[in-house]
Amino acid sequence: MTNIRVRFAPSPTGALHIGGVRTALYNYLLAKKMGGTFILRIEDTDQTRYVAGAEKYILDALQWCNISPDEGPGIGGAYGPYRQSERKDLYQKYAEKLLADGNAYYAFDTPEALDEKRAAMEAEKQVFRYDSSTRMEMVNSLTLSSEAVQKRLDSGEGYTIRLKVPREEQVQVHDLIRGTVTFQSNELDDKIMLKSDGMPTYHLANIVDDHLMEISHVIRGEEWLPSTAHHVLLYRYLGWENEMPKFAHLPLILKPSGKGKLSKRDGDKLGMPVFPIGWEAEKAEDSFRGFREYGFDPKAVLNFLAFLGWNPGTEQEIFSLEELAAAFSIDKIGKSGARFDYQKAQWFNQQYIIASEDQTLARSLRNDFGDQLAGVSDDFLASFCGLLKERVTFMTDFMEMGYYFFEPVKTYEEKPIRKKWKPEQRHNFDALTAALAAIDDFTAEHLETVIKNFIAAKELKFGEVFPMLRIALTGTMSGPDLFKMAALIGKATVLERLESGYNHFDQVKAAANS
RNA sequence: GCUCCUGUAGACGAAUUGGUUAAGUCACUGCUCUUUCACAGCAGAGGUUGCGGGUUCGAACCCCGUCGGGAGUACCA
Repeated sequence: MTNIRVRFAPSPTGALHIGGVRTALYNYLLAKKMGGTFILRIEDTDQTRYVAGAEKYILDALQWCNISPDEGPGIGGAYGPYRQSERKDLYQKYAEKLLADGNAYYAFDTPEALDEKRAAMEAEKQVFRYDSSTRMEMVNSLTLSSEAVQKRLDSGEGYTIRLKVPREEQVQVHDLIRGTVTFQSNELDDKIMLKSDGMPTYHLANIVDDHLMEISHVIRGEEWLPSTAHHVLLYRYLGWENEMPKFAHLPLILKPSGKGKLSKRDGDKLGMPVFPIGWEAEKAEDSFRGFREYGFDPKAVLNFLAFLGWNPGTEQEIFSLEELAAAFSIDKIGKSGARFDYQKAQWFNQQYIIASEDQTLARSLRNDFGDQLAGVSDDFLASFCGLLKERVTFMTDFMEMGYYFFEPVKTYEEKPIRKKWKPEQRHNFDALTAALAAIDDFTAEHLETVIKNFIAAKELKFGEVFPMLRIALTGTMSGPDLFKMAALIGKATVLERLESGYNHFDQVKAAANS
């Protein structure tokens, strides 16, 4: 195979959707696997939809995911510029070639006239399409005399250039995922190549750039499959059919319900991220959080995304980026749309946290919660992470679930207190506290022997002692190993919390009985 | 409406390309780990492979029909 060059070509019309990230990932993986080049191209041909900051967002998002492009705007490369708006003049030339060869024509119909036409047809339950069957009824260089056309052109009147799609032809698209797809040319409309503002449409710009940038594989979303027939025609008319890139149209990522493709609204509605990183809009209600802000590890997100529509055919599920690149192949990509399974995403993240080194997690926490952790030592933080990492889904869970490692207990779960606390046993608990106070070397092992010996000596049951200790120390019934936790918190804090905890328990019981 | 894509447990999906009893994972249930939660391990439940025909000794896989889901149908990408 020759040089592999793939591109991710988003439009800077807003934040990059998670489906776009997957497209970028698959492109990246193919490039890395084959020792090829991954290119970012910004398709900003629609100035009306341009959103400031979107391009930066795309770069930031790819960087967060660690799938940065080899060539692109702000990165460089031998095939630039990589913003289509900066390549505007280029497209003009190819549009003129289409015109000269009779494969395109000038069209003077205004958007308003077209809208009217469409509305009129719709009223009769028909659909208007600007194609080989209707173009002779429209205002264009096919129906106007050449003098009239020249006059309109000279007058500065707006015009578009449309592709003249042939009649009665079959157009075949070879797709690496779906095989050969055949379209009848009569079903294809005369797509606009050059808009009245002089900018190309996606179709023209895309083909020209893919060719000029020597793209070998076009990996993009399934929504492009229907227009690929036009693209094949364009390659043919521009004389590039023999060097046409290979196509692979990815299945869509569907809503959790399976009805329709995943959208921004699903994220708002279901309380889950559908974008890689957050977006700061002018209006607060237009801002949103991404996977990053939800506490996801980008490696877990990538792993999750990779499996949405692809699988290696083995039973391995946890893959590093390098392993993904090594295992990746286009023919293992599925054909049907994959639903966005947020629970699975969470599972992946949990697996990544569990597999992380305690020190790594500690560093990450200090990075995100430095203020709250000001007086906490690295060793303490690492031990804390080791204790909690198996019970956590997100990085943010550490602080929520384990806040009591750093500050006093805020709230106590009342149910177990009401059920299990016996004020008449208080003297035993106080005696246990005294026994703990006598421990010099306050390790988990010593704590365990002292407490267990105490329980045995007093002929108590584990079930009536442990839960009370746990609640007094942490306020909650769920948490890490009691002894390790207590050892980490330290003797002074433990003694203090037992005392205030028991006092609180007595109050709860007194209130319940009154 | 028209064009194209697609259909295997609730979800992701495997099945050496027509060959035993249709993998595995997430989610769910139970057990174990003799303090909780979680992790882990074990076990369980969940399927006429959308449906109906056909070809064949044999069909998830091939053929015909049918139904469902999705995408496209812009001077948006």
